[in-house]
Amino acid sequence: MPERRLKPRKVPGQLRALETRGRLLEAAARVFAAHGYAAGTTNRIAEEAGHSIGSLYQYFPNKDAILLELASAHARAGISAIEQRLAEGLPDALDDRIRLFVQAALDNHRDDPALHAVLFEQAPRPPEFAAFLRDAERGAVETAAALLGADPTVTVADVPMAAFLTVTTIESSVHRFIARDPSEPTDRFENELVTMLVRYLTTPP
Amino acid sequence: MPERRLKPRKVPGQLRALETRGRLLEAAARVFAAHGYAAGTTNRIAEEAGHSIGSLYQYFPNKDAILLELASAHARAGISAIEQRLAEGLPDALDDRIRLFVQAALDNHRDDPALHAVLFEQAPRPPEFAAFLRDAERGAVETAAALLGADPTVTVADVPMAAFLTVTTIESSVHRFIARDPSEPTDRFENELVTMLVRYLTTPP
DNA sequence: GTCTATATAGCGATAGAC
DNA sequence: GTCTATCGCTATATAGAC
Repeated sequence: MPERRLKPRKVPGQLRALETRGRLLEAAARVFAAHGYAAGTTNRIAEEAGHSIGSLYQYFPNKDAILLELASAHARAGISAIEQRLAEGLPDALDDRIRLFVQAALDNHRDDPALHAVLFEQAPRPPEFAAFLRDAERGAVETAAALLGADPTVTVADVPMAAFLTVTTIESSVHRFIARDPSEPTDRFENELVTMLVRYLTTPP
Repeated sequence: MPERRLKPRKVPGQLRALETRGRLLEAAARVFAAHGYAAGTTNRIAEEAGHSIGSLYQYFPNKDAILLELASAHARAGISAIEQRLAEGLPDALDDRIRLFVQAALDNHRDDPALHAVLFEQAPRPPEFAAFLRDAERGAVETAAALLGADPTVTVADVPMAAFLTVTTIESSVHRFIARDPSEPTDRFENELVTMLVRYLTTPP
């Protein structure tokens, strides 16, 4: 394993530098998606970006830093997409709410499944990124628990566990469905998943 | 990437050889679980097994072959555990059936979560192993579809999709729950998961 | 700021003695 | 059947010219 530094050796302050950095990140996304983590070498990334390996190491201290930046950007995009929908106003009915979250998850995954697979399955997970994901999930589960607890149509006995199950079932079943065949239409899947969760949450005991 | 051969250069026919091979596999399981796939080097595996690197390559053509053997052994153990339970007789009530499958999944994952994570998430997936997993899942979904279709208490509209969702939800939510904290008791989780699936499958439309 | 050229190192895998 | 020693390769990362 390579030596790790935590900070880029230079913080880019100029326009051209930012563009170079951006091109390197975009190239890294393509290369990781196409070749996987191990075969996505820094030389390939630099070449794909039309830059030299030396320039790459001007902007990123090591290979994992590139991966970390891609992964957290992706996670943040998903989170902010949901926050934006929430800010636009939450539907009143539970099934509409559930469908909204399911669609958000589908959107987030449909984007670039190959890259997603590399980022969240294949690649080594540096501790800081693992912590970031854990916190993000904890936040989602807490939000879900609050929503479920306040909803009079929700009949489930164990609300915290139901919140956990709801959040992780959406995330992981969407993940699996997309991973299996990204080109398959999602509407049947979406309907069944929403039905499952709504029945679970609202069936009288 | 290393050159790949598909057959071990020697099929072990003697007791000592089988023991050596077994020790190497056990060591590989420990090393992969502790260090991950990339850092779980063949040298480390050999060292952990108390053998030399040369002996390792007497029994396995390359590193991926070791991983493949561990993974398929694990998958087969899970499958045969379920088949055994089925052979002992399937409960009549749907909720008992669901609980049986959920418990089987929990047992299969509780075993060695760290190794499981490496095998099924981190490691590169050789095509033959990917095909094996796909077939195993397809079989499980078909079995589930047959069971659901024949059950008069099942009310769900889209049986094939419901079968897919049932199988993958059990598999992936159990996987996630265990991965998060292997030491946490599973009974609350088990109850909620069973409740979710039973309500989904049996609620009148 | 970007390049070329290269060092450093660790990997998988092999050869051949015992 | 097991070992030691080592090859050949490719990776990350660095140095220094421009």
